Amino acid sequence: MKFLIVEDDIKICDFLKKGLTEEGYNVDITHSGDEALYLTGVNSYDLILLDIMLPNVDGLNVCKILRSKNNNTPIIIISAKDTIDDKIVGLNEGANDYIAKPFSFAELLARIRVQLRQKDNTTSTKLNLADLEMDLLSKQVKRGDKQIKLTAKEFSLLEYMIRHKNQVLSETVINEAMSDLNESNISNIVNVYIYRLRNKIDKDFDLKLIKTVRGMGFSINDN
Amino acid sequence: MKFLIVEDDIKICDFLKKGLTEEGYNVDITHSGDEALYLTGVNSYDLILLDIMLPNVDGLNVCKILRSKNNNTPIIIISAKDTIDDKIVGLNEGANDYIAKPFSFAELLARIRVQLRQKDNTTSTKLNLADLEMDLLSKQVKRGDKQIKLTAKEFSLLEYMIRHKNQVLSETVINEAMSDLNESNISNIVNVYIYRLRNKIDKDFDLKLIKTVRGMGFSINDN
DNA sequence: ATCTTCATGTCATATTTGTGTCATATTTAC
DNA sequence: GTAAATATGACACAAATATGACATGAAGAT
Repeated sequence: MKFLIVEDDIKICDFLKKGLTEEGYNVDITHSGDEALYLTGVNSYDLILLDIMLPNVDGLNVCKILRSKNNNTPIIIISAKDTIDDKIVGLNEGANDYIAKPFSFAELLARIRVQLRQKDNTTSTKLNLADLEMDLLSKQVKRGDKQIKLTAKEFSLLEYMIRHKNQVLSETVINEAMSDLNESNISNIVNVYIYRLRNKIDKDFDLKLIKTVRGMGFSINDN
Repeated sequence: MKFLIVEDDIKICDFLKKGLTEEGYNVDITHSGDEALYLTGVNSYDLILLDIMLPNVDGLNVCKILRSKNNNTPIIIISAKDTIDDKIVGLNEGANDYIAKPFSFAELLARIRVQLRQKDNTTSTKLNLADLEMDLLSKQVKRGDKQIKLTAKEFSLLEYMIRHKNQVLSETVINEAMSDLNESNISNIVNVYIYRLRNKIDKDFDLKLIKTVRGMGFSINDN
């Protein structure tokens, strides 16, 4: 596994290099966005850790440019700015995850593993579960031969659930994933969307993918 | 699992309480450092979420005092100040991790899981005892090859017992770990749940994991 | 600009089932 | 043998979840 770290703070670089090397990963380091673009052109990385604050080309731009070149290496953005806005911008530019400074190494590792795992499962732009398939680019969803029309929210709920399949997701977690609002919600919006999604993807099929785990949340799986 | 949240912002308290309760954790809440110190004296918590900015005794002091009393419950500091300095001070006072506002609930959950895991010295999201396995993410429980369906309360009782395996847990302690502060236990609710749990995880097996220690409580172990 | 469509979120109500209580049985310690 | 502790089974209710209908407003069509 070969990683690229793009980060101008030398102390953090050293810290990451040491830690990740100990974990058995192979690490390249650069301090500038320009060089990051050069390196990703000539090497094939399994993951990129990308600081937002960089001299010259900033991190978000690096991200954008890489994606426009159809490079879909997992990117985890590292940022000192810990605002939700920032996170959203980063993810919109095509980053896969986001971690704010100061962060714990254990958490970074956890996030790295998530990315590497996901890459194994999905080399394409499609997500699958049993006979359900969702194309993330064309936004089309099929179950077996049947084409299914989902609204934007339904789609993002389904995508989130499939990316976290087999996990029980609580109402709060789902709500956060769908709306990015950290407000305590007293509505049953999650229930409603689960209901709507079920009507579309489970109703006409024997194998129900969405399971209710009473008192805990919901889960999607093909058991 | 019983958590203490020390936080003066009531909205955040409500939000955390709701989310963590859904995750099967039991939470006590206090808004002041004084009371936090009192509560940690009379209760046994599995984890503390500690805001730094508090009236009277501030969070860092609470942390310091607890550690000086040899209380080594995992502490995650919540702070609006997002500086590395702040983080370092917190960690120096004996905190285990640090999360800056605004944070996402999913990230907080991840950090909580890291802390709970560290106690068991494992990187896994599963708990094991003999041939019993509980997956904390999928909420699935297996004994040998047999899949076992637990309700939310049963699950949280089992999780609590396994995390405190080999200890004799009194009815009062178990009751506190499963329900809220103010409830007095004149009922035999703990007995009932032990009974239900046994029916599901021990009944069909030779090796009984849950032991009754008459006059003292219950214990789970593989002896 | 205006109309139309439909996604979205809210609410009221129906349904399900987990939870706690209680009455009674069984076991254990002395 | 007796009392205390624990186990068991049944039951009612409250909490959790599902459902259908509706108001609103944003996005696209005209």
